[in-house]
Amino acid sequence: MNSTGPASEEMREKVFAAVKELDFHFSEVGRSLQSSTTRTIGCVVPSIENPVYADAVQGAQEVFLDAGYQMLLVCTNYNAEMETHAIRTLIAKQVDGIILTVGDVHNSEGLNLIRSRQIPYSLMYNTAPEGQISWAVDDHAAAARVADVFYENNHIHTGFLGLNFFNSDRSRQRFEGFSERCAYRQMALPALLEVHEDGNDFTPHLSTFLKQHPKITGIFASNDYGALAAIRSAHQLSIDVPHDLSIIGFDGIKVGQMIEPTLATITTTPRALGAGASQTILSMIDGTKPPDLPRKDQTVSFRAGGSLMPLSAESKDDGKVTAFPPSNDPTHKKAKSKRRDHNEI
Amino acid sequence: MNSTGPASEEMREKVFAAVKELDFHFSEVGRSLQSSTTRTIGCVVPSIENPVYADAVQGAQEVFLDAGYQMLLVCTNYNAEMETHAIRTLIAKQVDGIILTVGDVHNSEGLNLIRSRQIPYSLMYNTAPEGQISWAVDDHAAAARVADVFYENNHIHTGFLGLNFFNSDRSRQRFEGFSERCAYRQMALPALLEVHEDGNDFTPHLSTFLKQHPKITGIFASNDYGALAAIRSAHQLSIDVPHDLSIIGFDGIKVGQMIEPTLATITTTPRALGAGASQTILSMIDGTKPPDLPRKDQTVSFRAGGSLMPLSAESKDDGKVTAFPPSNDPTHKKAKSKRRDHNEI
DNA sequence: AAAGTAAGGGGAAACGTTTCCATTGGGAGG
DNA sequence: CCTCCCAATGGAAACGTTTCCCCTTACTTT
Repeated sequence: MNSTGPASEEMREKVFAAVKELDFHFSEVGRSLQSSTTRTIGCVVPSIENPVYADAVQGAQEVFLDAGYQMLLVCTNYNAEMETHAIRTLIAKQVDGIILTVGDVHNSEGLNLIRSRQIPYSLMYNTAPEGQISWAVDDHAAAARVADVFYENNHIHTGFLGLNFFNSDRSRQRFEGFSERCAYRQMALPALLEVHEDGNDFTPHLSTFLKQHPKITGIFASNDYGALAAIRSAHQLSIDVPHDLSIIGFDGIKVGQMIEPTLATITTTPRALGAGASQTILSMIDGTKPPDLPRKDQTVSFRAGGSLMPLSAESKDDGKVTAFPPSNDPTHKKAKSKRRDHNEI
Repeated sequence: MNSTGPASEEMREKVFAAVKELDFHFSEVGRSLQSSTTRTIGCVVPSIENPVYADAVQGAQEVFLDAGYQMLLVCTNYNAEMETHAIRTLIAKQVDGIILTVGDVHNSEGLNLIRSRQIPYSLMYNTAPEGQISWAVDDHAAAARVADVFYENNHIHTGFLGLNFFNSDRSRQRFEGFSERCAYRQMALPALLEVHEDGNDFTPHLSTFLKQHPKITGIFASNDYGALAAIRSAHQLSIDVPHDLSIIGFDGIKVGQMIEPTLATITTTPRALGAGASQTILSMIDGTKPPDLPRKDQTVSFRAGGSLMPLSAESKDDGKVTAFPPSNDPTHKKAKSKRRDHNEI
């Protein structure tokens, strides 16, 4: 049946007739036992409700499927215990490789198991420690790019909206990269607004924050949902985006281009990261040369959008934020006054 | 090791010492071969880039994981050939059950394979033919509910925005349900606007559509992305949502509540559907009583939002759509006139 | 003291593959 | 006519489990 060794035509026909009659199919389980290979890859991510991971998983899945592998998916819900248990089971099922995003790269029991068993693996979205392979977004560089964009548009007093700042090293890295580049550009250091959930009561936080930091003309949100929430809250506070306040997000979710104003954001390439991580694993399995990791600054790019508006150059020169309209747009002054009114209440 | 049969304490210790020294773990492959059970479930969906499926998959995954099963995920990209191939492979891997959304329930080669092999399965999101189990949204009833909502808010001239109308029986069912209830309510029959992709050039389509049907005050979009696109295009055409045009979506994606205006929509419960389908399969496997399918009208509910605004009753009475503002909101007249201007261009 | 019983332990078989080796029969070459 | 070789075929072993059965030993009962 599998064309191993010689067989007469007559015998071949007899065999295939029987195959047809019995509706016989090879069992992958028996095959796996014999060959100690399962043609199965494990995939561990926090959650596919986050479209960033969903896209990465789908990108990975396509590559694996093309290569004849199937993918066992486990979502850990950001739970370390679940992560360990999932990885243990994947190993017991003898997956040929594992593609994963862990909660803490430096202290992951599951990751240690994988490494001690020498199973091919590739990290995704975790910034790789020495000697480990990871397909990750360069949060630091991307955030620096945002600082550059603000600078180029004459926003020098900025804020950073950090979601899950303490649970996510990614969020922290973005703040760091942003702050450092602001310092380098001799802009004001960004004010930090932490939000612990993406709840509905964000508006008062934003209001307080803007009162405390009245000079702020631009906010960088650590992800697009945060940016959308900021736009909405600003709207509720009668602060016009982008005339009174520019907002830049992070991730590049699809919906960012479907709203008004469109969202200026850092776009990432989750599909490409997932696909790249998969190819790395495939090449580890068959011993071919792995694809090069993308240059760190290639994992992200800035996408302009209506939520960012340039300020006039003079606002940068004197260091004060008086954000005059760059054009003869009559709506601007009005909106501006609203913002001031609001702040003086 | 697995506490089968009697063993002395001494022997037990010796065994577990050896286990520890050798770092021995049972192989699930060997176990599967012996028991002809794999503790693995197959999951076939079109794409997890669609958050509706992503949520359903994650809901399913959690139930399976709790029960000690893992999940092989395949995304078919709406490709029938891929669907068949995926199912074939899943069967060869001897999954214990399959949870799936197929392209065409009445003509799915993969589904036939599953049924002929008597593998436990449950459909998701496909409206089930006679005798088959499916956890699906009742598109028809939900769409009827939208018609009711429009009626209650005195919108009697409506439009239906259908995305992928010809590739998706779900979209067609929504149109049907909506139309029938409109007829029952003695409202005008909805005008149909088909869009084949969610491209960027939707605005001219909407413009033409509204010119052809100037009486329309409410649009029902076959999914939330379509609704968002409609809101955006309306904005570009200086048509104010909701003052000039009310919009209702379908799906209840998270972002619908994060934008301004918030999106009135039909919310569905993808997680619950996924979880329910999983439990059905689990109960088929261990022979327990399966959970009841939800009553059809329980799979969906209407969520109010800022994109829907009631009209005054008189607009219903005379059958003409002159959509006066229900309040003393000064913005309304202005926006209204814009709409008229636009239509007269 | 002999027989029966229970516990502890060892070994075989089967699940479905693949790889490798042995057997058979026929044809070619010496 | 004998030997050798090759094609065709059949069969064994191994992969790692679980289930079942048998053997040994010691202890209890008659």
